Amino acid sequence: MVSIGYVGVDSVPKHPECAQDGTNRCLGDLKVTKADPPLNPWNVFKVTCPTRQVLNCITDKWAVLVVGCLLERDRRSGELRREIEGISQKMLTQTLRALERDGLVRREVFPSVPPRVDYTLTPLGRSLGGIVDQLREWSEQHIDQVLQSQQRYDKAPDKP
Amino acid sequence: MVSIGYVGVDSVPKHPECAQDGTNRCLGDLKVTKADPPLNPWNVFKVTCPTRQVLNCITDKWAVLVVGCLLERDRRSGELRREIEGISQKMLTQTLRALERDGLVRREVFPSVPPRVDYTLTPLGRSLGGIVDQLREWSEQHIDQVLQSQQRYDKAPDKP
DNA sequence: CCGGATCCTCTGGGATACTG
DNA sequence: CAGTATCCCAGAGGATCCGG
Repeated sequence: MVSIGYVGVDSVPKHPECAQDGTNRCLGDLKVTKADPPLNPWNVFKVTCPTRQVLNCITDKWAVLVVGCLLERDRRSGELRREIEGISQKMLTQTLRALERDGLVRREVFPSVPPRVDYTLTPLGRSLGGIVDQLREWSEQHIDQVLQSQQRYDKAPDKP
Repeated sequence: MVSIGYVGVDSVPKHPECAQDGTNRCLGDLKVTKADPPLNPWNVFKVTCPTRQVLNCITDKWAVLVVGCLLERDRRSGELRREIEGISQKMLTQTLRALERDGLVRREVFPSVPPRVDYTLTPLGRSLGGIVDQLREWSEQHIDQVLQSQQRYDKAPDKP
């Protein structure tokens, strides 16, 4: 368990499933959050905000790549592995499971021999895909600036 | 060094700075990538695509939160730490440095006593902020579906 | 108040071998 | 071919102390 816990928060953590992996320590009851008067939109900053969990799901390199890949068209497991360079078998499966759990990806098994498994974006996943796609565009458009900035930074002698 | 290396790629890796931390193993010469005939927009999947590096920068929970926070207004270091619940001193500094290196955040020091440091989004950072903001919106709108899906998934007895 | 330096823990993630 | 189970290590990240 991580140390930040529910420190100081009015202790009503009630999404048992959420906390199952170390990354997302959850989070308080959703209803509470929703009933609360509209705070700062970025109550995301509070550990208690369930939205942070969604961050955990898209804040994952592999997940983004997988979603992006499925955005083009449905794929079978092996295709994904070959398409996404550098992903390991383990991480692929793991990522797909998580996405499936979150309802972003649907998994379809064909009991053929050899076995075959297809992955599809759900409508929910597709909607997120829109953002992923913008991310890709942004990257392509601004990669130059970023790289330049990095070079400048690394050259500078007086960085903090 | 990670094992995926430049396997099979026409070996022209030339961004020394990139590889400095383990996370982004880089990546091939940018010019090459750009000169290449327009491939699949998601050549991001190739390890050789510099765009992946940008992914590394936004694919970081803390970075997203920091950018989101600065999106509201400039902040001083301490404010950020207090605002973003759960971030440690170390991670905050580290994240800010990375964002600064990438040219997304500007750091301004006031030689007062006690010292004071302000952080501001650069125009570049602000443009990325647009996407970050959409991410937040998406999260708020779809968190219910995601949570429901998770509960369903966890209840189901026959998951893979 | 800002943040660098250390130490130490724990886990993310690769490599490998095995089942159906 | 798809997926699980094991082993194992580098490095992400927290806690702490210190110095400007």
